[in-house]
Amino acid sequence: MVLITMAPKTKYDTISEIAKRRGFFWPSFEIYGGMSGFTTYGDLGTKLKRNVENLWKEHFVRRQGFLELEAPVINPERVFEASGHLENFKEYSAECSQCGHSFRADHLIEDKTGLENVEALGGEAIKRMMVENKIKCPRCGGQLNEPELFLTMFKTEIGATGGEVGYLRPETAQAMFLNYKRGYIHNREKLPFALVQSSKVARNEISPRRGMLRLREFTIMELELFFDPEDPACPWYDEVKDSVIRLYTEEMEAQEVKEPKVLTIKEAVDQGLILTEWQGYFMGVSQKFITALGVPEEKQRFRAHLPDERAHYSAQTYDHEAELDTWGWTEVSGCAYRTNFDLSNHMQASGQNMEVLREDGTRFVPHVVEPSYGLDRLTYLAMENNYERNKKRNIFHFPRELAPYQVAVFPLVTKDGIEEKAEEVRDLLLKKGFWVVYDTGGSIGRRYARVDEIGVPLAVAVDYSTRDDDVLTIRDRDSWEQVSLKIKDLPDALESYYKREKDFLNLGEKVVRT
RNA sequence: GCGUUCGUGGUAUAGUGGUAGAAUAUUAGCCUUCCAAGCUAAUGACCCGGGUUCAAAUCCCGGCGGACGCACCA
Repeated sequence: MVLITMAPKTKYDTISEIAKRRGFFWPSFEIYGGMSGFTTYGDLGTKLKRNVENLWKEHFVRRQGFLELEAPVINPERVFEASGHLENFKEYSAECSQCGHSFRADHLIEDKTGLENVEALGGEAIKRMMVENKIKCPRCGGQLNEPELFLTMFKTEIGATGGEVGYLRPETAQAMFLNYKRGYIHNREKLPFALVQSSKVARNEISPRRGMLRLREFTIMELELFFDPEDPACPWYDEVKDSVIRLYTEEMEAQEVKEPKVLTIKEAVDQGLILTEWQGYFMGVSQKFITALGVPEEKQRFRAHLPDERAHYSAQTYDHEAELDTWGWTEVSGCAYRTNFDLSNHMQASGQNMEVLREDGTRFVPHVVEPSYGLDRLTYLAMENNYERNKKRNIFHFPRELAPYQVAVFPLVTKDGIEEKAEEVRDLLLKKGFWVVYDTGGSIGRRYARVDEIGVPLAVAVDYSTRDDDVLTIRDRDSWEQVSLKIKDLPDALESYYKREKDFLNLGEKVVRT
């Protein structure tokens, strides 16, 4: 008997089917066979992603008065020499000639010899030590091929002929460090302040996987907060210090503790589990932000990086993780304490002074705390967490800030002057600046279903009483309730709804259909 | 990158060594006073390259892409 096992359909399969069909996102370069690690956003995805970005800026930029920045994707080699990326963004991989498994050459040498940080010795030393120590495949004992270098930054040339070597940036943070002095001046030479950038980066991943979760080109939202280590207080700390978080510390990670510590941010900072108040602040804001995307708190946690997992610049990093239906706990953000590593390196490499003068006359290089978000996976996270299959239809219950379109306008029927009236309503809303879907095709029920599937929160129906008395109805995506109001009151009603000054049932008179 | 597996209209699929069938969606018309109703018609597909064969979407090889496992994810 042959047992045929079909891979079960995952939530990711469902979401990506809708995404392709309705135009949220799909694989890039499809007509030429595709290329993994790249994704293309359609109309709905572009708008959704933009709204996620704006919501992030509401949480992390606007209220604090932090400064935005937009810098080049292509950077000259010197930047990454100074940042340590050229040294750290590569690895030597040795493949077994018998079983085909590949291993990190430097780790094999470390295991055999007990040496540490073999990677830093360079490629030639690694190749030599592989031979000298007669290192075999740890899996099958077979002969290992000579280690190959993988540089996971994209390399290019600046200038037409024999130009300078350039790299596509793998993070945006370096731009904040390069432009730190200008930011400092623009902030009227006061600390603390932050430089924020939301834009594209590229990493030449060896094998990108999992749809939107690991891309070769993606949008990153990063914030570099500069502060005086002797004056480490965060002025907004009180807003988050009592927030309860689920925490896995470095020690718990090392001991593989299963259950998280559940405690307030203040407790975690006071106990030294989180090194700085600023990290605590950003972790608290982070939890509010991810919750605002529609992810419940019990599906969020913070997990410390172990030293060997940590980036070369980091003294402490907490990942903010969210639980996905298909892939389990997934990093959505990293909050790293970068100390003065980057500014010091750039100061040394460029010869530019990055120091700040204290009132008492002492000088210091500011320390940095960096929360960093992958916007593409947040966009997917928002889709997965707001998706529902109900009454044989797909619904995205996007929070109103995220919805790609804000309101749909439907004529109940396309005769008796109803359609003309509906066009008037549509034009009014467009004039007032709303993102409007207008649809006349099929039954009204089908049109409700169509906009449910793209997460439009409100739908306006124009019927005979609209034609005769200017009274229309708004239907709520989530409850299917309806309220009625006059056309002239519609723009203000929608505006207060989208500012969260009013909830749906306060927009008009509740309609009861018998 | 290695291993397993898969690749048919926009989407999700059926199927056979003799170029494909239904669904859904879309478009047009009819109908229609609130949750994917109905009727009529139309549009639309075998991932790419090579091989075997009288004949390949089907078999074989390679590539590309996806999923899963290993490795990797600074």
